[in-house]
Amino acid sequence: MTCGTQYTPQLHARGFRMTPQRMAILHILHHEGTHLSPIEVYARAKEVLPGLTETTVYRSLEFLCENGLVHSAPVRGGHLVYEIAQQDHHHVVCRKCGGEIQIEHATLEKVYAELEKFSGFRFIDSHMTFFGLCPECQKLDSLGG
Amino acid sequence: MTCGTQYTPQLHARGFRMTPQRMAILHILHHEGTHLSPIEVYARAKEVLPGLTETTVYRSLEFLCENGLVHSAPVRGGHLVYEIAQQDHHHVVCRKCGGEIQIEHATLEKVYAELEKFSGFRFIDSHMTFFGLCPECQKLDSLGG
DNA sequence: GATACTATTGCAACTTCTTGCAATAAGAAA
DNA sequence: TTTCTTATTGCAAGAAGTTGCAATAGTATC
Repeated sequence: MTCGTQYTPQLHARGFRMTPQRMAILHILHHEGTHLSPIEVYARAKEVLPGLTETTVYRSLEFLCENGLVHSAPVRGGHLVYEIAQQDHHHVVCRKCGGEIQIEHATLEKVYAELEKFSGFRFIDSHMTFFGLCPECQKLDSLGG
Repeated sequence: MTCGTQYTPQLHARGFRMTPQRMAILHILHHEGTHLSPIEVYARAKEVLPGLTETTVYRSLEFLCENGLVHSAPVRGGHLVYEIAQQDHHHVVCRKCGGEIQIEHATLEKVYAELEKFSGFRFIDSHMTFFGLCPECQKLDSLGG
């Protein structure tokens, strides 16, 4: 339960504190590899820190997100899931079966450049979730109707 | 309160029904121009249909969305807002001030083509919300820190 | 190591969103 | 216009997510 420690300097550098709650959440996301819902994070973190509340989990996830240690992504239905911050990437999720693949940001770099040029906005999120129909479900669609 | 009527054929064509509840919701979104949260839709629709429940609003919005009469978009925090379906477009929202602009889908068509080619997915949503920093807030950032 | 400052947590109450099921009503057919 | 089918709604209970505030506990300083 020490892998959260590596994130401490990033928080201290901004004047924030590392706490057992944040450590536990980071630890869980770090080892999970994929994204988890706040409820899932809560369930797992509570095993380590029985006193932990949902409030704290929600607030911590948002906090860690704002500080770049964690990424959030919307899933179908408009809820957020969280994963440990990694190299920029995007998700493409199947509207039908929920299957999911990752797309490296480099693939869409040009698009983003264009978007920034066109809009005047900058630092546009390089961690998006797109919804579509996966190859498998396309087949089923053309068969079944 | 008849502007919802124009949407009736689209539902009938798919074997669904037009109801006062759906009519009211479509009417509200049609005249609003921008997107509304489910709660906002509920508040306004309830004035017209006092018996209306939140359940129905949530379900209707999702239903209208699935049938293409309405578009949903995630806002910061991962909640969904809804607007009447228009020509495909995207939103770019400022992470800081909440300011928002629209981008025509045509602008990003190439990106999408690439995304489909790369992923094998198709019919990828042509109504996305990107988050970034608007020109105004970029200025403030470089001044204030 | 003790003290002080204040970021952070937990509590409690609340709002928003979801689900199953019985009752209702839209629209097709007679 | 009446009857019938079943899509749709409202109810009720519950899950998920939010907010304000007092108590707690990191950490910088002495």
